[in-house]
This record gives sequence, C-alpha cells and structure tokens, in this order.
Amino acid sequence: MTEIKKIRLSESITDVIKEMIAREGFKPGDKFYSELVLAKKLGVSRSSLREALKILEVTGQVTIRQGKGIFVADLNDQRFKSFAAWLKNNEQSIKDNFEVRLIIEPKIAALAARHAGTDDVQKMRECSRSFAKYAAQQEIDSLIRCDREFHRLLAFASHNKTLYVLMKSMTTNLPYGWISSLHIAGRISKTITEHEQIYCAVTAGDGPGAEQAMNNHLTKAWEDVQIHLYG
Amino acid sequence: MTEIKKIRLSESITDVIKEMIAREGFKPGDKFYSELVLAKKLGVSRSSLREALKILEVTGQVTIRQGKGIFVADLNDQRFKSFAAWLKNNEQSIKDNFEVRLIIEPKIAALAARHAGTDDVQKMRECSRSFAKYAAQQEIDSLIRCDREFHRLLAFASHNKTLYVLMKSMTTNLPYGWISSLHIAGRISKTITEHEQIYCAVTAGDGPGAEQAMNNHLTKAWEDVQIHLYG
DNA sequence: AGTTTTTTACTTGTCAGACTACCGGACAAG
DNA sequence: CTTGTCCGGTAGTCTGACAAGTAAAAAACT
Repeated sequence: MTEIKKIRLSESITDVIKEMIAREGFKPGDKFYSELVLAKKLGVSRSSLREALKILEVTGQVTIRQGKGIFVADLNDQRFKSFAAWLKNNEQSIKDNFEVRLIIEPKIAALAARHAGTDDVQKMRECSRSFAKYAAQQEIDSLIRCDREFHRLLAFASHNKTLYVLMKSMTTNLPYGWISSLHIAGRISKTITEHEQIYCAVTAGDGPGAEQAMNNHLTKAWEDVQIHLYG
Repeated sequence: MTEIKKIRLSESITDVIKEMIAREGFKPGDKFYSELVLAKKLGVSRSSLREALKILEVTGQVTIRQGKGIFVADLNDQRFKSFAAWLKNNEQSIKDNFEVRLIIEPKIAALAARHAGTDDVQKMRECSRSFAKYAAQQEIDSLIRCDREFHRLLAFASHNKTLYVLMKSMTTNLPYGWISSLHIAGRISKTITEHEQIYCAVTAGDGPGAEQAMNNHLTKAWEDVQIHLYG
C-alpha cells in the first residue's frame, strides 16, 4: 500500500521557484522576477503564485516589498552579522584567526574540488592572473584585494552558502597582522605558487590534494608571519 | 519620531485568528470556521484570508484539508508538521549549516579537551545536568536553550575567541528546523548520551576522543533529521 | 542650468466572483 | 450488506480589476 501524496499547486510552485533561483544564479539580495512575469512564466494564476511566495516568505527564502518587488533573501548574512561586527571591532589575536582558518579553509578547498563548476574555475584563474600581474607591478593594495578574492572565490566554489558568508566575513575583516603578511619578503612569490597548487588541485577535482595544498599555504603563511612578528 | 510599522492585512488577520482560537476556546483537532464564514466574519476577501491561513499553516498552527475544512493543529502533530514543512523548504540551508558545524565543532571539541580549565568543565557539567532535568520535564524550549549553551560553553573552553564568537553566531540564530531536531522522537535521550561522551573526553583531556565524540553527535543528529525528511 | 514638482510606469496588496477538485453523508439499486 | 449515484459543503485555482506603494522619468519652475 503506497501512501497517496497530495500536492497542492502552490507547494509545487515553491519547488520550481527555488530551482529557478538556484539554476539561474540569483544571489541573495537580487531582485527576482515580478509576480506578473512569474505567473506568466510558470503558467499559473497570480493567486496560486502569491500563496507559493507566501510560503517562501514565511520560511525565509525571499522577502517581498510592496511597490518594489520580490528579493532573494539570505538567512546566512543575518546569522553572521554579529560575527562580522565582532571581527571588525576586535583586533583578535592573529593566532586565533589562523587557527580557525586552518580548520576551515582546507575543507573548503576539498569541497571546492568536488563541486566547482566551470564558472568558478574560470573566475579563479582570472583572479590568479591578476594576482601575478599586480605582483609584477608591486601594487600591494591590489594584491591584498586579489588574495582575499581568491579565498572568497574558493569558498563560493564550495557551493555552501554558509561557508561562503563565513569566509567573506573573515576575509573582509582580516586582522592587520594577517593582511601585512604580503609585505613580508618572498611571501608574494610563495603565495603565487601556493595558490597555483590549490587551483590545480581544485581544477583536477582532487579533494585531498586541494585540502593539503590549502593546509600548506596557510601554514607557510603563518610561519612567515611569525618570523616577521617575533624575529 | 515613532517608528512606522507597515502591517500587511494578511498578517493582521493571522493575529486575529490566533486570538479567535484562544478566546473562543477551540481545542487542537477542532474544526474551525470555513473560509467563507471567516471571510465574512472578518470582513476581508477570501484571497487575503487564504494568505493569512497559509502563514498559519506553514507555522504549524492550523491544518487545512481540501473538502473538509480548517482544523486547529494538534500540538503533537503541530511540531512535526511545521518542522517537516520548514525542513522541506530550507533543506539546502540546513545541509550547509550542518556541513560547517561538522567541520568546525569536532576541532573545537579537540581544542577544548586540551585547553579547558576547571571553570569550563564545571559549567559544562551544570549545563548537562540542567539538560537532563529539562528532558525529564519535557520542557522543550529550555532544552533547546541548554543544547545551545552546551555547544557554546565548549567553544568557550577552546579558549579561542574567534571560534567562540563564531559558534555563538551559528547557534543563536540557528535555522528553526535545525533547532527543532530535538523534537524528533528519541533525539533527546541520544543527545544526553552523546553530550556526556563529549564531556567525558574533554574532562579527560582526550583531544582525539572529544573530536570523535562530537563528530558522532552531529552525524547522528543529522541522520535523524534526514530520516524525518525522507523517511 | 539647476531644482522642485508632477507624471508615469511598474510593483505588490486587496478585492470579487466563478469554476474545479475533493470529501462525506444520504439514499436507492443490486 | 455492498455498491453506485447524487448532492451539499469545503478548499483549490483562475481571471480580471482596482488600490497603494515606489522609483525614475518628465515637466514645470526658478
């Protein structure tokens, strides 16, 4: 005896919309299609569509504002707001920060190796090239921005939004000492090599390799920072 | 300057309906007024009323059955249904969250095992006792608070402020569905056991043991959640 | 030209009515 | 007793319309 599962149209619509958001690359905060467009696109009435949207709103997937439109929501941004604020206002010890990154980022690299798409890979390649270019020109500020971007792209490629938001928080509010690691003699060229190793492993889909490469990258960077700080 | 609060009609209606249920003594399982009657009684259109009912349904306050009517949800049923509905719509979010916790928390446990002081251990013991007490009294809300507190205390015991604030962020604004894992039958007693194992390993200074115990705890919790999703 | 006001287009919010799908009881036929 | 049919009541969906909020273009006024 199989369970008969009754499906209401409005609930089916929620699934379709969720898939649309994912498949068509809508990011948190983006404006979504209007109700009229959606109704036409999905071939349903506005009533049913609105009920579906109501569900998505209550479950926190979209926010709806009269006169403005439908927007893709992001629970994660809210969740880590306090964390980001704390990072920004507290020059926490570099050691603590390093410890956390050493826990998280190798796993991010491993996930990225498994889940990265062609878009992700291409963006990382562009980022790496920019990094090399700025390195040749000794543009430290741009270099730092590129370094952050690389780590963020990797987190994005893990296709785990929570990880992405988390790494975004950690990279935007890096402690000063950590940022200045790129000022250390030889760190830039090492970074290029180490990023390259990570990038290659991710491209090859080599999870363990990516994990190890990231582990190596962070450890080496940490060693250089320590030498710089404590002699 | 008073804050302007915009209220959508459908949301006002939910409040009125909730009050009606309480004031007029409707018990769980009772049949409520029909949509037509409600619309007339409240002086609103059926569309707005249906959106209000949709909210109440998703949040697990009423159950709606085509051809039969609107029913006040029974409390036993209510938790399961709203939980299941929420899970259905936030599956990816919860999975992401779990993935991150599975990466971070075992390492936190390992660090706590190495760095925890007597104060940390004592607080964790008190927390565990409270948890068992609330479990016996079936006080779910207090239970949830205790669960979060345990994980926070552990993070604090790692003596890494970044990790602590991070875990605080992750546990304070936890997705509703994840919190509700404690509503799953048998999860509470398992949680007591699993927390105990973590606590013992930390007390004994057994890093690898604590790491494994936490890994086991999260994995088991996730399995139970998944059973509710797909089982 | 620069600024303010008005208009315009587009969006979500609400309403009304009609039709469909579904449920359960009543009742007659077998 | 079982089966089939009908019927009233219910939620589910569709259509079209108008109200209300928003933002940007257009117009009017310095």
